[in-house]
Amino acid sequence: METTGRNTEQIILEAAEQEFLLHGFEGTKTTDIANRAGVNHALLHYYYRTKENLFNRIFEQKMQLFGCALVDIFNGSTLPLVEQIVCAAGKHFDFLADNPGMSRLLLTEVLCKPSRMEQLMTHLDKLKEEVLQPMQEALDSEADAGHMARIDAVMLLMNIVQLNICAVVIQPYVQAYADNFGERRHFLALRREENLCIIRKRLAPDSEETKTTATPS
Amino acid sequence: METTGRNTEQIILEAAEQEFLLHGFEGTKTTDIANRAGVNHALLHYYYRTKENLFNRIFEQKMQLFGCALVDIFNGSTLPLVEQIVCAAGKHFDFLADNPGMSRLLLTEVLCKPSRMEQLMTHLDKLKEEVLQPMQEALDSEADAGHMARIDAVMLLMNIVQLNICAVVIQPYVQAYADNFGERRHFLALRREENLCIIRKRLAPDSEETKTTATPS
DNA sequence: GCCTTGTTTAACAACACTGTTAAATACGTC
DNA sequence: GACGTATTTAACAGTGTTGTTAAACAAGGC
Repeated sequence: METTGRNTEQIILEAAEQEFLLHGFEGTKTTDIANRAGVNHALLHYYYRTKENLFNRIFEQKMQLFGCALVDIFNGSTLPLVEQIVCAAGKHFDFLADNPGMSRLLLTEVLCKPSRMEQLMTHLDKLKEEVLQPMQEALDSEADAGHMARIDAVMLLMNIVQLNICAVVIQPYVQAYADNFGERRHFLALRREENLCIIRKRLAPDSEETKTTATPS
Repeated sequence: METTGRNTEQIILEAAEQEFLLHGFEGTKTTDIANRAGVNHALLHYYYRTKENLFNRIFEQKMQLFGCALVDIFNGSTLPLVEQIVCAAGKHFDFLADNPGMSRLLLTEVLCKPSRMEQLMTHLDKLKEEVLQPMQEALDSEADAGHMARIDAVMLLMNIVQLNICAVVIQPYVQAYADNFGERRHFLALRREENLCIIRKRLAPDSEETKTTATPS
């Protein structure tokens, strides 16, 4: 019975994933997971002793997914810098839109339990070295040449991630509020354009009137 | 004993507010509230029968605060439209920065319990009539005149609220991650400038290259 | 001195959820 | 057919939290 054995272990894990994505850690009950997996609730503890165990596996995986996507997407190509960044922001949006549950889970869990934020931080260390530092240099040299507006790399990344995550997470609510956006895909497509438009315009060289910059001291 | 009576009732309410702001609904225990208020835990139930009662009072008040601030701040002045909007966005930022607990609570509670979102919606109905509709007309006429880029009012408001809320809520985490922003007030000041810069540039008339617009069908 | 109201104490009922356990059952393998 | 592993059943212990209750106490107003 090895085949079925490994199967149900997987089935439980996937059921747990879906429950946690929908209701968060506190909101899901182990019995619900068992029900969704179609197994007895005693079997959960037989495989993964505790609820925490189960959750940590899921959460860890999601954090890794999130962190790696950032690193992968924002790691340079040969395009001009602005286009490179806008393109990356678009890919990032698509990635989040394909994993709305992940965004929700990360956001809510991390906001409710600060300790989880520290956990997430460590997954973003690669980002700091591999993406942020080289990006800052590139940004500065482009700004020096007058090809784009000056901006701090952390602020830029905040802008992109904030806009993208929020868009995906609050989409259902905005659509319930303003009924004139059609179906989900349509709204998300519009929102994607809006976000990229914002980023592109933010990066465009300063005209005379719009000269404002925020950089750390 | 009327004076002291009304006092402790208030004291309990304030203690509850602080606990809820810090830990959310699920995260706070009634005994913690009692402890913070310096009264016996039986007294909570004597005044406000249930935890839900207590929470709803707080939450209702916060939603109202949030909704009214939006309406007040974004209700027109005599400035040119773009300046009017940027100025309002700045005031909105300041309001959130002064009430970081409120932003956190609204965000987390509303994300975890969709029913609360519906509750929040009703508090934003005024906004729809009094702000969004007139704003859309003003935006369109300015865009027609070529004085600013075309934009949907809902998208614009989303942009502002998202950027401002996120900035305030994730500030402690970003500061823990990137250590080069100095103290909280300094970071928030920078972030405020960044947000206003984004909005201003988004609203600036389209130059030739950056021509992208998102409007509902 | 007595009544009312506010407050404390301490114990307890009710409930929901997590995790454990022992015995029974199913099933593939040898 | 015997054995071992996977799985179910069903009951239960433990825990944490909410909400209730009865009795006593404090203190001001009459």
